[in-house]
Amino acid sequence: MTEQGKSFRRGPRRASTEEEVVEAALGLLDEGGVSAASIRGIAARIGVAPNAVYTYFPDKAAVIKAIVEHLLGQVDHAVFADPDVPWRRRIELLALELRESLTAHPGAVGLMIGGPMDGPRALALNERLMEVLSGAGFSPTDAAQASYLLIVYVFGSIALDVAELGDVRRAPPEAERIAARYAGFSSIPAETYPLSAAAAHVMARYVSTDQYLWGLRRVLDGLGHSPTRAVASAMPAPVG
Amino acid sequence: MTEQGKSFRRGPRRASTEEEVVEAALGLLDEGGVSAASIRGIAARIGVAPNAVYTYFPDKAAVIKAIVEHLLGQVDHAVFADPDVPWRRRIELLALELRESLTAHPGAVGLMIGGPMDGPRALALNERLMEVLSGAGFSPTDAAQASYLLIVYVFGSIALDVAELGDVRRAPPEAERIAARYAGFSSIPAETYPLSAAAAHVMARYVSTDQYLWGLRRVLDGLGHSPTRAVASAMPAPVG
DNA sequence: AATTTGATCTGTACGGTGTACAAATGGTGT
DNA sequence: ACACCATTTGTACACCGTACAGATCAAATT
Repeated sequence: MTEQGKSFRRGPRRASTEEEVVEAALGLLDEGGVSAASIRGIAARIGVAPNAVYTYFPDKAAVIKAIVEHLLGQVDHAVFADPDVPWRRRIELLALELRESLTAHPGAVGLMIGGPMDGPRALALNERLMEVLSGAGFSPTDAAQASYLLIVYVFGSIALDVAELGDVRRAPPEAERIAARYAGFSSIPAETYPLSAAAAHVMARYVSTDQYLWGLRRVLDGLGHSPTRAVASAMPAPVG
Repeated sequence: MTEQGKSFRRGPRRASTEEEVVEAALGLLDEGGVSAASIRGIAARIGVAPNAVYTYFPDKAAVIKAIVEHLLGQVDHAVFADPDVPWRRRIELLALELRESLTAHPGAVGLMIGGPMDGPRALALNERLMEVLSGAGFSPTDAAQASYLLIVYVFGSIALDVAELGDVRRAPPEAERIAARYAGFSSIPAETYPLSAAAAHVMARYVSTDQYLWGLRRVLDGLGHSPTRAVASAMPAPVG
């Protein structure tokens, strides 16, 4: 439109925007995997010369950080902050939404855990988690430790999940993946791995939403919710 | 050295071995980070032409898989299988050893979770975990699910830990890292992130061994150890 | 209005990557 | 002695991230 906002810049109008770069990268990531999300590919998609991308970001690492922030930014904190929902359920909802948002772009997950998640969106996530935990009676110290435990579980689960995909652009339906895993596990030699061979039908479901929620609930069980318990475990035992 | 064993191969003697390739890659990984562990770098280190590496591995992905297997292979299962040690402590010892083995090669951790961990060594790890859990009274189904939860926690923790390092070749001492993190967290705006700002001293210790063990113990708490409990949670609730 | 300034974009280029292909090399079985 | 073939090397291709110099063009200054 004719709006131009406040542009105090000099020189010719920009041919693109930071956001357009990020979205182009995300599109390439989805269509062609990590190898397709190159600076040159991004530039071609937004219609500029490869090195023009360096007008918007200093290097590729900065583009990746922006992608990560972009994805973390589209996590809906509203459903998560509703105080009418029990706190455990709120954490489950956040965990499910994170999993959905991130596994929608499998190629981006590797980038996410490839560098530090210290952007404002990651911090906001930590803050939201601590809000819920504080409201549930956790001490500030325990809320922080529990928050990190939850983050480790959620991102660890998602990372192992998409890692198992290899370089696939899009995750196949869950039932299909589980069936493929089960077929693969049928070749486990029962002599050397008897327990694993017997549990193949469970291991095939490691990548399922059910396993994800099961593990999350065990973590929440371990965290407890009584302030007494939280205080009692505030001081971790020294490593021996 | 004059031994030649049974060599039914034809052609000139191999200039190197698969193991030598893996160790060269690991050395480069430690000295120069992931970018240094290139096919050309490996070839130069073992003294052959770059494409000679393809005699030992079909492509770079296969080299990476071999590195991962090599690292998982040097985890000592003996201390972990000692039945005189309580099962929870045995799992703690395995978790600590895994953390030590893997963070000793920070560059390799990214490779590890970059692809599926379906090699025999990973399977052996799962089998050992299930042995311990079965001995603790877990049902086969619960032992498998619990095993995966523990794997997610351990590898998720380690992944987030080394991710925070960036491209550093070697992890600095723990106290140093925590101090650096604390200094970084001092810039958190208390108006927008009050809880995080107040908990900076705890968040700085996210990367500590204490936090690692604290989280592991909460996970173990959540898993419980009574067969009754295990059976009760064998069927995960449907996702809604 | 003319000119200066500086941000933006492009063309070119460098050193790096993984790896495909053909030719040379050198033990092994016949 | 010969043929076979696994192994190694030289060369080459397409791609990568990105540094550098010059052209372009709108805003700020005069």
